[in-house]
Amino acid sequence: MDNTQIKILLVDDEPDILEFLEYNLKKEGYHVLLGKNGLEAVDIAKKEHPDLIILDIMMPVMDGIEACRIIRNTPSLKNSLITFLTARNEDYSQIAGFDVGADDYISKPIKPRVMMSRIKALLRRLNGTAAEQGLKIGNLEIDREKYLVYKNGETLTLPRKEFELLSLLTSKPGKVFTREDILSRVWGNEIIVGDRTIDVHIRKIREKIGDDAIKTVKGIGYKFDI
Amino acid sequence: MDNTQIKILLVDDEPDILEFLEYNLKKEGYHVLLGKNGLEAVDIAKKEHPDLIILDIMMPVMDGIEACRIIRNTPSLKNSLITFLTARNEDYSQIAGFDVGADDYISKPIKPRVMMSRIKALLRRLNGTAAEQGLKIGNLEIDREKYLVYKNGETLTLPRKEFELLSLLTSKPGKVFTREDILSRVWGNEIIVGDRTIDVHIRKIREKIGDDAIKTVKGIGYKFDI
DNA sequence: AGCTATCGTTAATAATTTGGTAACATTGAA
DNA sequence: TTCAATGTTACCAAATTATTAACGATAGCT
Repeated sequence: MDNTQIKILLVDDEPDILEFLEYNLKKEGYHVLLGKNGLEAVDIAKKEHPDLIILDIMMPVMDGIEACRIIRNTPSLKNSLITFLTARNEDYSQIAGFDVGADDYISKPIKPRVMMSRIKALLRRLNGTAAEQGLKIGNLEIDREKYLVYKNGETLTLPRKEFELLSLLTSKPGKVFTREDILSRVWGNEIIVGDRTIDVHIRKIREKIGDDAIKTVKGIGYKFDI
Repeated sequence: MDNTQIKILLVDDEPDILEFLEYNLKKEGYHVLLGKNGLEAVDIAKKEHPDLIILDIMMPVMDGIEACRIIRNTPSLKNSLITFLTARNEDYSQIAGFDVGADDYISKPIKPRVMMSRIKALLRRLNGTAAEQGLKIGNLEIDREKYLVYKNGETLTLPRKEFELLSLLTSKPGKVFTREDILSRVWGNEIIVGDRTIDVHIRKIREKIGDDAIKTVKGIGYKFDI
């Protein structure tokens, strides 16, 4: 419902990376908690029950792998997702990481957009237990990994904002998303754009997938409905 | 008068912010109480038992964190929700805040519409999920999420005011809502409309869902009854 | 790096829906 | 019966959304 209710615990010993990631996550409206080693990660996680924990692997005091193992063995944290930060070719770490129950990896060097889309994809698991990849609604199929939309087999490539917006609306067909919902989840809390911007994007999406799919609920927002 | 009215205690030492928030909250029909530091917050809270307490963190005499701790340790106030007002990057405060039992955060600078939607989301916790999801009364079903009304399977879309009004009446079937109740909950306190406006809306709703569902209680108001 | 196509945003304006009111009719309780 | 309260209708104003075009930003390419 609201991005700001999603808690992300960010753990890295390098202040620069921490600050960089924190900035990007907050820009999207997430509630960010910070830790600088595995021990802190475990402590904060137990108190705060974050939705997602982003763990660097190489850290002093307690490394990410060990922290992950502990977190995975803490029943109250069984709903937290864990993703590792890892330098590019650390294959051994990757194997060890999945072994202790990580849900995903983000490779350094980190590109903010890639990271955000990975994180969003991960967080969607929290809500929709249903079809994760290749979600089908009506004659549409949405592939979040490939950033593609199929309409009766025809392949459409929507620009990023349009895709994110359509993706949001289709994530819960029938549900009305208010303009605030849309702004905070597609644009992020910090970014301020005019109200007409949403309309224009809706218009462009309708142009591509057909007019009927997205319904206007005047005074409230939009919904995707078959 | 309106015993269902929601009380919000607003605490900040900056008169400008106080006034700004008070204006926006009252416009929505909330009953607003004001305090200018943590000590006042605790005093007023104990007397008034507000539904929601909005606390600034940095305040003279007693800060918000301490006030929150005291309120959370006061059994008679266990049903009050607490949300902090916080400047953007005050991470330490945020962690400390959740620690003492805050329910949410609102970040400065405050955008009225975002704030209202957060507050409404919070207040929904009070009533549980009751009024939120597909509530069924008689042959009617009201889906707030989809903004739809089903009548024997037939799907109706009501404009916003009609939907809100019907939604209010059905939230407590049998209860008579006075015209005042209706005005303050559907229109908000600031907005002044003529006497016939409610009637006209009732008329439009009756036209759609049938004449029998909403009963007039002459001299008092309206009630929804099966 | 420079060039080019695409994307995101806004402004301006049109189209649409919703909300509110006036004016008059009807109802029902004292 | 009487008359204040409510019902009804049609109409206008206000709010909201749709559409188009233009422009700067950005990303991808050579």
